[in-house]
Amino acid sequence: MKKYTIKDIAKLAGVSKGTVDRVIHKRGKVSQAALEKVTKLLEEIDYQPNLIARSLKNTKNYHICVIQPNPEIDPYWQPCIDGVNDAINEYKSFGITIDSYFFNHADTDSFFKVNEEVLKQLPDAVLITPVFHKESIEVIKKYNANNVIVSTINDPLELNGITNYVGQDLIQSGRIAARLMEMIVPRNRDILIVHLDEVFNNSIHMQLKEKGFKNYLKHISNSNYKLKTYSLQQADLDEKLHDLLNKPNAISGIFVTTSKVYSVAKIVENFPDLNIKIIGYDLLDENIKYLKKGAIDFLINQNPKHQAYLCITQLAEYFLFDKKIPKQKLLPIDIVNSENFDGYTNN
Amino acid sequence: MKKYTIKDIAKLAGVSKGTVDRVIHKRGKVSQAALEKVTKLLEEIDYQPNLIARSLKNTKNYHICVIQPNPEIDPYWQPCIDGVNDAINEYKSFGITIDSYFFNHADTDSFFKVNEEVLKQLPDAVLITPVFHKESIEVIKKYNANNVIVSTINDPLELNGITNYVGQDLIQSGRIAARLMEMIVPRNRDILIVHLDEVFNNSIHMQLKEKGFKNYLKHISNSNYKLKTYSLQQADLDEKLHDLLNKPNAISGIFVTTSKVYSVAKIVENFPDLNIKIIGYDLLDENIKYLKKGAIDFLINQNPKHQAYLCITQLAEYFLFDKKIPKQKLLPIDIVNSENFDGYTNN
DNA sequence: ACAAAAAATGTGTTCGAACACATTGATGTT
DNA sequence: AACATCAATGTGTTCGAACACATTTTTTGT
Repeated sequence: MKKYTIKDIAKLAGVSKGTVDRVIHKRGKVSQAALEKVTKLLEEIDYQPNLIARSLKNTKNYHICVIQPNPEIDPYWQPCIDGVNDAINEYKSFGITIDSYFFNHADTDSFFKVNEEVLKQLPDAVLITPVFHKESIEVIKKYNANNVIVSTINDPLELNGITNYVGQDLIQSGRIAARLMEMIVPRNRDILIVHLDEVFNNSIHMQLKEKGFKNYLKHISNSNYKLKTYSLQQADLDEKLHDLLNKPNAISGIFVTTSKVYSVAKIVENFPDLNIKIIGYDLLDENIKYLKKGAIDFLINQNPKHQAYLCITQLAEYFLFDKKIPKQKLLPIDIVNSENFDGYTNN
Repeated sequence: MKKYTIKDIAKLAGVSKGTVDRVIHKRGKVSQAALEKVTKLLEEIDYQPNLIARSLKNTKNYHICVIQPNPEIDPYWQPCIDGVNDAINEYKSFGITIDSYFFNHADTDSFFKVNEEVLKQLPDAVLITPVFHKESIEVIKKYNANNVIVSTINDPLELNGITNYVGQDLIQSGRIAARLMEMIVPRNRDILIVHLDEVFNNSIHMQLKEKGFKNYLKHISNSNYKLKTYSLQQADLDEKLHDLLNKPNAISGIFVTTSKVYSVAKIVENFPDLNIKIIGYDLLDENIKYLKKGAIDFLINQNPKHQAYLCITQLAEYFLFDKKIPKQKLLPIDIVNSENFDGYTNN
C-alpha cells in the first residue's frame, strides 16, 4: 500500500515531475505520447495527491467574517458563537482567521452598518445569519459583486448568490411538532400556534413551521383539532394568553414556533388543571428548566451551534483542501425531551 | 494577523531557527538567556506551529483495522461500514489506510480468528465492536501488549486497555424510552420490556437499557405501570408474543431494547384494537417502514454510522495532527418519529 | 538547409517544521 | 600554548506539490 508521489510517477513514466504536474493540472504543453502514458499510470495506481503537501505550498491566510445578531440582546444566538469558536480553535493553526460582527436583530440599520464595515475588509467569505429577509438579499448582492463567498445559516433565502446554506427543513420541522402533538393531545381539542418574539421579525421561518404543522394535521383522518394562530411580541403575551386560558373551552396544546417558548410555559404553569401540552424550539437554559419540570413536553433542537460550526468548517475545508461545498446542508431535526437534552447541550 | 513561523521568531530573538526549535521541543542545549528570550517571544505572539508543515514531515502511513460483525448476517452493522467508508474517503490522501474485517456475531470462534489475523499485521490501531463481552476483554489485552491502540464503539467495556470509546449512555437511553412511554401510554397499564436478538448475545447493552427504563418509571409518582421483561431469540418470539397478546389483561406498551423491534411490530400490527405503543431502536429500513405506518411510535437512534465515523476520525486526527483523543465520547441519543427520521438516515 | 519560433520537457526553488550535522566558543588539561 | 571536551548555536536537507524558469526538441518559414 505504498503512497505514490509525483516523483514516483515521473520515474515510472520516464518523464520529469514537471511533465507529470502539467498532466495532473491539465496545463497543456505536453506531447500526446507523454499525456497518455502519464494519464494511464495515474489511473492505474489511483494517484491521490498529498493534500498536506499541497496546502503547505498555499501560504495564504484566509479571512472569514461572521455576521450575526448580538447574543447579549437575544441569547438564542449565543450557541452560534460557541460553534464559531470551536471552528476557530480547530483551524487557527491552518491559516484561517475568523472575526465576528454583531448587529441588533431589532434594528435593520445596525445590520447594514455592520455589513458595510465587513465589506470594506474584503474577507474571503462571510457567514451571515439572515434574520432580515429582504435586507439580507440586498447585502448579499454586494458581497457577490466583490467576489466574497456568502454562507448562510438558520433561514433559507432561496437565493442564487449564496454559496452554501446550512440549516433545517423548516416545513418538516413543523410537521414533526404536529406529529408529537398528535401523540400527546387527545383529539377534538383546541391547539394554539404562537409566533413569539421580542421584536417584529421579518424572517420567514415561523411561517414555514406553521405551514408544516397545519399540513401534517390536515392529512390525518379524524383529527379534528381546532387550530388558532397568534403572532405576538413578548410584551403582549401575558394579557393575551391569560384571556385565552380563562375562557371556558380552553386549549390543550400550544406550539410555539420560536425559542421564546419558556415565557409561554411560565404562564401556563399557573393553570395545572388544564393539562396543556407545550412544544417549542431550542435548548435555551430557560427552556430546559421548564422541560425538566414537565411544563414543556418537547423541544425541537435547531442546533444553531452545529449550524455555525459546520458552515465554518465547510468553508475552511474548501479553502485549505479544495473540498467541494454542498449548496445546501440540511441538519437532522432533533426531538428533545427531559431525558435526552443533555446529549445536545454538552456538545 | 500575521502568521509567525519559526524563522520569524528566530530573527526576532536574534538566534537561529535551530535554537528556536530546541526551545519549542524542550530538547535542551540552550543557554538560559536564549531560552528565556525565545520562550517569552513565543508566548507574546502566541505561536501556533503550522500543523500542515509539521505533518508533511511525518511521511508514515498509518494503518487502522476495523473489526465488526458481518453486516450480511445482521444488517444492523451496515451503517458502521458506511461510516468507516466516509472516513476512508476523507483521509485516504493523508496517508491513512483502513481495512475492515468481519466476524460472525453468533460465533465467538470467528471473532478470535479475525483478531488473530489482525494482530499479525500489527496495525497502528484497531476499532473493535465488542459484541462478545469477555472475549473482547481477552483480545484487547493482546493488542495492548503489542502497543496497538484500541478503540471501541457501541458497547462500553469499562476497561483500561481502551484508548477511546465512542457510544451512548445506555442507561440514559432506557430512561428516554421510559419518558416517551409515559407520555403515550396511560397509567396503570402493562408494559413489556423485550430483549430480542437472533442469537444469544452476551453484551450488556440490553441490560443497561432495561435498568434505565425501570429506573425512570420507578421515580415518577403514581405511575403504577406493571412491567414484565422477556429475553427472547427471534425464533421464539412469535409464539410467546401471541400468548401474551391473547390474554385478557393485555399490555399497552412494548419497549424493545434492540434493533429487532420490527419483528415485534409485525406481530402487534395484527392486534389493532389493543392500541399498543411500541418503542425500539435504530433506523433499519424495516423499522422505518413500521414507523411510517404508525405501528412503531418511536425509534431511538444509536447512530452506529456516526459512532464508527467519529471513532476513525479521532484516530486519524491523532495520528496526523497529534490531536488528543477523548477517553470517552458520548453521542446524543436521538428520538426519532415518523416525521424526522429522514434527517438521520440521509447523513 | 538553417535560423527562428513554438512546443515539449527538465530543473530548481518555495512553503514551515523537524532533525541531522556542522560550526563556534568557552573551559579545562597537560 | 596547544589541544581535547563539551555546551551552545547555526546550517542544510527533507517531506510532496506547485510553479517559475531554464533547457532541449520539434516545427515552421524562407
